[in-house]
Amino acid sequence: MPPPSALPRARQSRADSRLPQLLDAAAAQFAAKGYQAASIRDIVQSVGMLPGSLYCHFANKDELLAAVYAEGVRRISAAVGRALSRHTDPWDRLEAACAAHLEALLDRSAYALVVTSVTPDSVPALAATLVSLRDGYEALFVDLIADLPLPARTARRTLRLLLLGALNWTPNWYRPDGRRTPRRLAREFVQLLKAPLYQPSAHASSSAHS
Amino acid sequence: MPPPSALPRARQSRADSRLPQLLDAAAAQFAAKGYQAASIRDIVQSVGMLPGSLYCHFANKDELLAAVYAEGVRRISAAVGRALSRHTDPWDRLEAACAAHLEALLDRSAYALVVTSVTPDSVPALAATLVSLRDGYEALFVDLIADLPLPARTARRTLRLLLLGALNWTPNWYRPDGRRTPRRLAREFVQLLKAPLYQPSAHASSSAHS
Amino acid sequence: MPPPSALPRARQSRADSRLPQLLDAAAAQFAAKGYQAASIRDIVQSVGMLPGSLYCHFANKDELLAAVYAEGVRRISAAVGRALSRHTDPWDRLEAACAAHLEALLDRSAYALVVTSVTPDSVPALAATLVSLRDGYEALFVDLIADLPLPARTARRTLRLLLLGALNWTPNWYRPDGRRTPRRLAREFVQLLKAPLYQPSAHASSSAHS
Amino acid sequence: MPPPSALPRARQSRADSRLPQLLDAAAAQFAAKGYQAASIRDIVQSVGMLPGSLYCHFANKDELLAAVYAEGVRRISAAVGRALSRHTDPWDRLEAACAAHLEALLDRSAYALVVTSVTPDSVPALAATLVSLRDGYEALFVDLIADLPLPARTARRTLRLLLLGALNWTPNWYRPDGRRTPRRLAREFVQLLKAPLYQPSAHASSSAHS
DNA sequence: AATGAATGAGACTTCATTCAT
DNA sequence: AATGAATGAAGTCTCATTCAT
Repeated sequence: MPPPSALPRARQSRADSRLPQLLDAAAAQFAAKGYQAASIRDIVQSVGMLPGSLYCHFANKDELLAAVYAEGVRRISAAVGRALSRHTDPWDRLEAACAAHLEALLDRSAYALVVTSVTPDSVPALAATLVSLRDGYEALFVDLIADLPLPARTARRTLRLLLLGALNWTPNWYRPDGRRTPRRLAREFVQLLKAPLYQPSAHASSSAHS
Repeated sequence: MPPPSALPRARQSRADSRLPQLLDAAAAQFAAKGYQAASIRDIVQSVGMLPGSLYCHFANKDELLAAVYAEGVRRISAAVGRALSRHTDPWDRLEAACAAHLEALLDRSAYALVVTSVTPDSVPALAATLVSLRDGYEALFVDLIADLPLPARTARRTLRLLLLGALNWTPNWYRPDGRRTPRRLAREFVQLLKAPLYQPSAHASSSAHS
Repeated sequence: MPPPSALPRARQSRADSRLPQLLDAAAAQFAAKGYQAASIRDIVQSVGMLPGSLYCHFANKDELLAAVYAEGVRRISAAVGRALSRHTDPWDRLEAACAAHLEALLDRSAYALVVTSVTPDSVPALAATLVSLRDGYEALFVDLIADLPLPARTARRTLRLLLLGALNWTPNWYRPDGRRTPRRLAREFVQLLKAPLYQPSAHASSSAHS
Repeated sequence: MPPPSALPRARQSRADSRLPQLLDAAAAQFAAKGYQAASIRDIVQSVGMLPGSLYCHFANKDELLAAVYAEGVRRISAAVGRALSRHTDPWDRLEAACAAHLEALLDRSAYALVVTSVTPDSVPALAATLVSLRDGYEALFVDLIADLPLPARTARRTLRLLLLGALNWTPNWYRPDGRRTPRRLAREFVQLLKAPLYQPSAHASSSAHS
């Protein structure tokens, strides 16, 4: 049922700018080709605009990337935040965060992918901004790992870098596949860290291969 | 037999070919800016040549990348190979491989970095070639992990992807620092996988943080 | 009749029209950068408007220039007119005119500068208009020089072109400086010309500079 | 008689680049439209090149202007120098210099015109360079005027600025015309100044015009 | 092996201007 | 009177590449 009087018409007609589509298109192109190789022509064309029109919304290509990157961080943060709210056990929370992170990276729109695939160094003018955005997000994992009940002397920082590196690298090899979902991959990653791999007893090791 | 008095002209004219410098320069630029953003101008300029001269050595920019990439894989493979030859224990061998991998990535010239920082997808015409080069190298890790004495049912492929992902991601955050050497980082990574992180006993966990 | 209690809305809305500021800004930009290089963006921005809003006041950039130019001629004419009204001796009147001309050019707002710095040829569509505006003003000097008691056969037109050229060129080298005021400069220019031409008696002329 | 064997063929084919034509075309366009309004497209098109080809010869548009401006100064300096070498009397030398200056400005190619029509301020990045080039040329007039036998206390600097201003402004009004040649104009300008300043005897000066 | 002038395409960006609101 | 999104053309400049020398 439509609202009795379509009041926000005027406001909406201003609001329905193509800016969101523009961001989407930019995210897609940046993720697919990288920042440099994605041309403004290609980006705007996919939303039916002309190159010059981009500059109504962004001062230049760099700022467009900054906006996409920020949105990417926002989305992945939100997804991880939502996932965390459903768990209390520290290890479960870590696994849920990994799963949400991987889902954002592997399943969804291109925003999250931009965050991991665009190296800040490759855009000197933005490097500081992008690094700070990414650090803001990764602070979340600092907390998650701080909450883990780990053996004394565990190198928590290294653990975080190990885990995030593994997660962020997945787009380099992951191919969608019914069996190996992002969620299951996250479970496996965390499981490998949780469980002891080292087996002092020799025969156990040999039996593993047999 | 060459004339005794002859200056080593012929040999020298081979030796002082600027092709190696060209490759070095290309590696440096590709690693620093990415394939697209590194211009042929920049590359040749840093060895004192002119753009057209590049084409005496390579048919085009793609082939230049292919050569750098191949050399990168060759170097990192050789380094890892040398490191492996000094160990027999499976875990030691894995750690040595990781250390050599990280050293190549973080310490040395830019060749290895090109291998991890240039996404094959970003150069469609070369994608297959590059992927196959990288796979050839990573096969080494398949073997190393196959040799590990692991508990039954361990997801060895996932373990490999976890570890290589973590290693390959390091250039995104690593900053040279006397204390945290690549070698030590490799040790910590492997240690985190070897040892059990999960602690069934509740108090142990809480005491870790208290 | 407007309601007595009405705030002076109507009058104010006229008064606070930003048209005068717009003209000022345009004069400043045209004078500083030239007609072509001064962008509408820059002009409107300095009065807090948006580019589209300019077209509420002027049909296009050319008409904006025409308005500024006309105002420039009007101001300099008025200034010279005021100065003339204070003198009766022909040479004094010429010097006063030169002083007013130079003051408008060197001291004041940018309007007068637009008149001398924007070459009519650089705006073909307006060339005729601008030339005619400038000629209107320069006619004043035709009269001033016609009134001078000069030796027979003096090339009065050439004298005018010499003098106006020298005056109009001053912005190319003049730098504000306490000692060399526009007024003093006008005096010096006229003196250099007057000495020979002014002829109450022969020795006066030669002694004028000694 | 042609050389028996056209040896410098090879050398010439390198030397016959279109750089001179490029400079000529740039001078023409800059003089006709001003620096900003003259587009690179127009300039190169008039010598049958493509826009990108310009950058084989000049790093950017500014450097092209710098080259044209420098050549303009060189040409006008050379012309004035040649003219000076034919006279010894100070006033004759000044008049000859003015004639050569005006001829370069009004008759010939566009180079000289660029020097007077492109305001250094309009190209901030080049302002210092252009001003210094122009000052180098105008130093010539400093000397010429220093050599004039003038009444004591004559403001020689002002005299120079008056004269050069008048000369440089001529392109704003001069229209080629059989009777009023640049040479004759120079004579009239100098005459207007000379009469009073020139002083073999006091009555001669007053009688000169009668 | 190397040069340097030239190409042709395409890059990002700015411009004056329009128009529904 | 003013906005702001959009246009379409044009701007300068860079790119990988070619080729006669």
